[in-house]
Amino acid sequence: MPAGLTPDELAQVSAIASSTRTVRQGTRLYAAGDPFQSIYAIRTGSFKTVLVHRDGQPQVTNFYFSGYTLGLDAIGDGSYRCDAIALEDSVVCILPFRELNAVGQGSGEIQRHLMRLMSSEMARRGDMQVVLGMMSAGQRVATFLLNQSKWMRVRGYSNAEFVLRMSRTEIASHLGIKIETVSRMLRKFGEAHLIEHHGRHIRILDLDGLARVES
Amino acid sequence: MPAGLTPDELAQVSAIASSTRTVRQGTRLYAAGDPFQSIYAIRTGSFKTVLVHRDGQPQVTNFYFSGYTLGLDAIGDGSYRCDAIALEDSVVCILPFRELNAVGQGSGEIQRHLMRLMSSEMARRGDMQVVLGMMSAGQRVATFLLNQSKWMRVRGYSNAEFVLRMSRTEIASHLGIKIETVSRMLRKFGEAHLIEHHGRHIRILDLDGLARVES
DNA sequence: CGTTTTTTTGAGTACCCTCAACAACGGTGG
DNA sequence: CCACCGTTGTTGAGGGTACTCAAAAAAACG
Repeated sequence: MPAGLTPDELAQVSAIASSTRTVRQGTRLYAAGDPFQSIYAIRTGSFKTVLVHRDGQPQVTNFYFSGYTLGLDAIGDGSYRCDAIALEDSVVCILPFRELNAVGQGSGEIQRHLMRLMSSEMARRGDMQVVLGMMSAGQRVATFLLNQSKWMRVRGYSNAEFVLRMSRTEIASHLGIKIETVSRMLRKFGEAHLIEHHGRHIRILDLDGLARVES
Repeated sequence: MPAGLTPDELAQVSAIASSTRTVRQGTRLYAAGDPFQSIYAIRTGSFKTVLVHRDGQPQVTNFYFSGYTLGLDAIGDGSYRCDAIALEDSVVCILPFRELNAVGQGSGEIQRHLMRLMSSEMARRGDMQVVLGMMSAGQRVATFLLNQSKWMRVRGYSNAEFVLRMSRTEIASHLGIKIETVSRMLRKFGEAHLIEHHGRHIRILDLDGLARVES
């Protein structure tokens, strides 16, 4: 919860964010249908959110890294809409929504910050619609790599070399393609000298080239 | 802006929602990049939101009918992220965000309602991710028809017979498939006696059958 | 009624999926 | 330390779904 808050407001938020929770790799922070009580700010680690379709097949709707906030889409329903599962051992701040609202009552800035969070989450999903709606498999994988690269840079790491936190299966599900296709596209990018990869280890050789991928 | 507000709060919201705007078919309520000032509640009519990809191809991200609220995803950026275009002659209530926030300051309920709106919009986009990520063309079209049917019922019309407000091109773009495929799927559903269709006029014969469409 | 746009239909093709087998990795226990 | 095994990831061959291209039919418009 950074950005634009007065020290006083920050203190108020910190006060209710006092409790944290550790989530081991592969375990759930919350499950679809659980009653909504808190939103969670990721302090360390990363998560995926999974929506289970009626036929039982799960779809990875998003990935979240430290700094991001989970559970915002539950406000409307009163219950979480998807499972949130840790990709690695992670720690989250628990922000009880009731208390957050009480504090926000006195401070327009806190409320506005919450809305900004929700709004940018909406925007992210809108962008994902474009990826899933009009991009080829190659473009989807390229976009995914570029996003990863950007996130790494934002978090202070190299944007050219990093280790993916998620499996091929999770990547494929998120991009709406099959795991074999992810594999093939990575190989193709390797042959085109756009990247080098070794399992989950990725080195980007040509950022611009990736952005120009056609199919 | 219905639901759960006290008469006093409702009066406050109504006060700032005094001005309306008429948007003719095919014209824009707002454009991507416009500075964010207001959100808009649809009083009558319907809209599509369009996100233009870097290569110039537009993607229809969503359809909105009366009762829905437009522009919520602009709060984060400070500018609208997509074009909102009227599918028919429409009227919207203008809700200046600054004033809405000022009023909301005194009323937690108004703030919470705004958040519920944003949250359910997020949820809708999440559902769309599932449609685009793991459904066949047939399932996408079936899902689209069922959604239309549901919206019609909510608005008090027949859920079995209605006229689509959008073109095949817009449907196809929204579903991430090609216009010819939409056409073919509708014909297929007709041959299977799930629907009857005549241009934009749709009659659903077998709701359960549509829900069971596999490919 | 002619013109333009939208929708439908058909034939051929490309991309991605399916199925299957193999290789690489990581943990466990002998 | 290495053999063993389950999991995860890679590679290949073949097939199916949806796309592309093209043209006709239908609808919308002035």
